[in-house]
Formats: sequence, C-alpha cells, structure tokens
Amino acid sequence: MGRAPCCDKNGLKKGPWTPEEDQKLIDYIQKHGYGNWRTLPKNAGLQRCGKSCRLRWTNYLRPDIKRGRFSFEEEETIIQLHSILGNKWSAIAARLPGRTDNEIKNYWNTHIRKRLLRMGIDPVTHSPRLDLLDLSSILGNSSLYNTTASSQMNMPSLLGLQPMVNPDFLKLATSLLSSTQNPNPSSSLIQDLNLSAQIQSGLSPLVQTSQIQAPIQTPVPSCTTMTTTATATTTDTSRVSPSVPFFNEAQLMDQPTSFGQYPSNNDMTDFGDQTFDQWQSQEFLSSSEGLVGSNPILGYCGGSHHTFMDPSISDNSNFGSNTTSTGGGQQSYVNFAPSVMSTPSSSPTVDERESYCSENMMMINKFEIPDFLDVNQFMLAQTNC
DNA sequence: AAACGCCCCAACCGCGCCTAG
DNA sequence: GCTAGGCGCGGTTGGGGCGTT
Repeated sequence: MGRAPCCDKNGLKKGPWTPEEDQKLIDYIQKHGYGNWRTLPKNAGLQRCGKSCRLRWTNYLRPDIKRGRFSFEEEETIIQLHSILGNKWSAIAARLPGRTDNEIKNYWNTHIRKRLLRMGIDPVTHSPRLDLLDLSSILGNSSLYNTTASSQMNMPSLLGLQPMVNPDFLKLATSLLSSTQNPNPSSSLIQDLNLSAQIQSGLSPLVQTSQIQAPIQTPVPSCTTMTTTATATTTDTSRVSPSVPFFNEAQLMDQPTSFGQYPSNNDMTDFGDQTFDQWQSQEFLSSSEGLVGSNPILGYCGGSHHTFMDPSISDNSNFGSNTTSTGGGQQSYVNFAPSVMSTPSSSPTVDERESYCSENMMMINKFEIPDFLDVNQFMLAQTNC
C-alpha cells in the first residue's frame, strides 16, 4: 500500500555523517533529549530526516554503545536468542547491553550465519540442513573431516550414524512447524500472557513446562543450533520451545536476568573461580530446580550429557581434553565453549567450534522422541494452562 | 606498486504497527 | 471505523578497508 516518505527529502542530506553533524545531534539530544524525531533535525539545525537522525543516534552516537569485537559469550547468546526469536534483532539487542540491533544483524550476516552454513546448519531454522544429508558434502564442507579430533574418529561408526536426523525428530519438527504456523496469532499471544502471568505469580514456567515436556527424557545436545531444531522452525512462530532455556519470547522478555545480565564482555574473565558454564548452569538451575533431568540445556555448546554421545566420538575427541575440569558435579557436561570462554587467550578457533558442534550434529540421531508426544497437545496444554 | 576481489558495516529503504484525530 | 503521521524494525546496499595476486 505504500506510504508517504518519512520526510520531505528535498534538500535533505544523505550518506555518511560528518563529525559536525554528529556533534550537533549529540549536543541537541544532551540538551533536549530525544523524542520527536521528525522535528528534531530541524530544531537541531541538521539537514537530515528524522529517521536518519534516529538511526545515527541509536546505532552509533548513543553513549552506552559497546563497540569492538563480539565476545564468544555474546556470540553464543546471539545464536541462542536467534534460535528462539528469529530475526528479531531488536529483541536480541535488548538482551545484549551495549549492542545495537544493526550491529548484531551485521554480525550475524557476516560471521555467524556463514559459520553455521559451513557447519551444515541452516541459520534460519538452526537445524541440520537436510540438503546436506549427503555425507560427502558434509565431510567436504565441514572442518569435522579435517580436525585432529575427527581424524581419530571411528569413521565407520560415523557413517553408521546415518541418517543424520532421527526421523522422529523430523516428525516432531514437522508437527511443530504445522502447529506454529497456526494462522491464529492469538493462541501464541495467550501462551505468552499465560507464561507471563505464571512468572509474575511466582510459579516457575520452567518447571511447569518441564512437566509438560517430561516425556522427553533424552537431553538435547547442547549446541543451540541443535536444541532448537524442533522449535525454531520459523522466525516468528517459535513461541513455545520445549527444548531451550527460553520457552517463548514472553518469558525471555519477562526474565531479563536469565541472559542479559551475565557478565558482560568487559568482565568476561571475571567469573571468580567459576567457568562461564558453571555460572550459566547456576543461573538456570537456580530458577528451575529439578529441571536438569528433563531439560539440561544450559546454553549454546554448553551442556550435553556424555552419556548421549557416541563413545566413538566423545572418547576420541579432542574435546575430551578440551573438557577442562569444571570441578565436581559438572563433569557430566561437556564444558567446551564456556570453559575456554573464560580464558579469552585460549579462545577456541572457528574450526574447534565447528568440530565440536559437528559432533553434536552426530548426536541428534540419538534422540528418542516418544510417539505419544503430540505437539499439538503440547501447544494446547500451553494454551489452556 | 597496482589491480583486483572480497569483506564489513554504516546507512538507507520500505513496510508494518501503533496511536491520535 | 477510517486515515494519516510517527516510529521502529528488518532487509538491503554501496563504499571503504583490507588482503591477495
């Protein structure tokens, strides 16, 4: 249907901002604040449209913007949030203090998306790309085949892992997809509202949801790109997510501490004696006691039970050695990413991360999705509870 | 040193949502 | 209920920087 331009473009400047323009905008906003972007440029003496001013301010000039490279944990967060929220960059940015939606979007498109593709993971659905089920292409494209770890793998057993995706898992994904594509948007809204109400009334939606999902006894691999296989099938419809820490957007928004407040980039090394994994585990476990058994997803590449790994993979994997000691009770979790994350100097290479996640890809066929798990029922239960 | 190609990211564009009149 | 304006969001683009040949 179109709409009128946001402003009269005649005589308005476009393109890169000059330092003088920046200063004018900063001065004006510091003095008057921002509010009416339409009139702001005129009042500030800028030959720009309000939209341009807003963009410049929110994406660049804002004082609380954190610049510089994304930390590994920020990257993890982005991937995890994207698996839930899809391309809702503003919502993702809201969980990453100091980062703008534009910045995150750019980072996703230029770095993360490519890496996921290299890993054979669909960056949209966060599920293994079915067109890559051809093992030769996987081996050809993935570093899995090139890493020391994989070179030590038992390749026959690897081949025996086909099909890559458990048919039950695909069934669940398909079912979820059809459910989430329900044209009635009010149902998901109701779910959001209900969960919000649960949170506000002190009931843990995590626990409640875990009860619903109790039939799923098998932990989902930690790699978020895997955990969301059955849930993030579309960008906007994955509101109920039985296999990820956030079950829907409402919960995400209502519990800003669950992710947004973990130590930021600036103090990423300051976990005390904790690894990030431990910290992250505590964060989730503290709000969802008893959930571990049914939902041990603690973060992207952050927690998967060894018991569900193919021994031929895990035993020979370099990530075994990479599983730095988390001390005591955490040993049942692969502790790759966060443990290295806590020591930036030993940040994993892209290849290492890919290899690790590729291993998790291999684990997906281990899932046992009970036939009696009716996703539609699950959705209905969410709506009715 | 020059040419070329690729990558990154700031900025723009178009659309949808919300709200006031 | 309709319309127009304001705002925000997501997708796209193009120019500069950088690496390679």
